[in-house]
Amino acid sequence: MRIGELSERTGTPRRLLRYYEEQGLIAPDRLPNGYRDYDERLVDRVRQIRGLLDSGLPTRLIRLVLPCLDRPCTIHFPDPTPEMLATLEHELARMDDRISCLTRNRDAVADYLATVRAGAPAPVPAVPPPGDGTDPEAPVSTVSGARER
Amino acid sequence: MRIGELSERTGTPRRLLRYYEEQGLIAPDRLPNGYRDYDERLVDRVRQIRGLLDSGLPTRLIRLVLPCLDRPCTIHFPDPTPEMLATLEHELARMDDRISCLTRNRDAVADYLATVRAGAPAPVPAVPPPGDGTDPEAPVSTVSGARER
DNA sequence: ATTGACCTTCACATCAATGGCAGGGTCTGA
DNA sequence: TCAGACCCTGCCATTGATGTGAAGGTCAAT
Repeated sequence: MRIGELSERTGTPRRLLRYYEEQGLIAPDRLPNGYRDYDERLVDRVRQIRGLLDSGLPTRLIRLVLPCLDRPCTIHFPDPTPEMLATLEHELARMDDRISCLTRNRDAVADYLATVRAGAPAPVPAVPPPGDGTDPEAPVSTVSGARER
Repeated sequence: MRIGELSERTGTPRRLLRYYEEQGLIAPDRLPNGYRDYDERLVDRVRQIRGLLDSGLPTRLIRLVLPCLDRPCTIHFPDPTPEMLATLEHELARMDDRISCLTRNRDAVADYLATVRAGAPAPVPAVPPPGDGTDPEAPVSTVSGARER
């Protein structure tokens, strides 16, 4: 298929499809006239790329990770250098961090929504203690995440 | 504590601590001399912010979500407008998308690493079929994710 | 042969998250 | 009082992911 169809089927601007190609994430064939010719399975591939981008992975890492994701034949690219394996290992850990960070916060938001929907909608104290508007006690947050990128 | 200490304890450049403040994610007090004065619990808060940023949430959404995350008193900000609740609901769904996308891909990478480490490290065909270097059969990817931001 | 819908490349603009620096105040200790 | 370490407020640069438009080629249908 050509770029227009892929764009529609994935909801991705053509511009970005070309950009992903430029970044080495996809490599469409070319028709005799120079038009890009996208294989059917690139539909999923593009969705995958966008999901990962949306989850905070830069194209650089996606490029690294993609070769591991072609499911049926996992042995896909030939000689993973030790450095590459180490990097993958490392990125795997970071993905775990991301997942747990997101999960914790997702749960917190879900709890919040549940509470609001269920109970009386925010029992505002009828008579606020006069004087200061300061919040006396300190709620403690418990979520964290790593960095480095 | 002042900005330098917070910076060291969270591994965050001072520049960014000021940026997060500018974005409405944190609101430190000011000492009489104008120096920023950070509360102890902002340490966790900053780590949380960075985790979320690293997971792909823009500051705009973090700002939206943060008020729901102060655990002990979940009823924290008074009148969640219906629009705000709807937005939260929506973002909750997107967080779920992100989580499942990340999880699928994490698993795939983990599988890959396991396979490589376990079996013979990539049985490269001794005599590659002469002529083309083209990969005949097509592996199919199965992961996807949504978009919109 | 011309129109319109598609495609090409190239280039510049934008936005969010960051890095960096300049010019200047504050405080502590020698 | 001077140095050094810290803080302040701008402001401009960069990077990655995108938007957008110009100038032009291809192709199917009229």
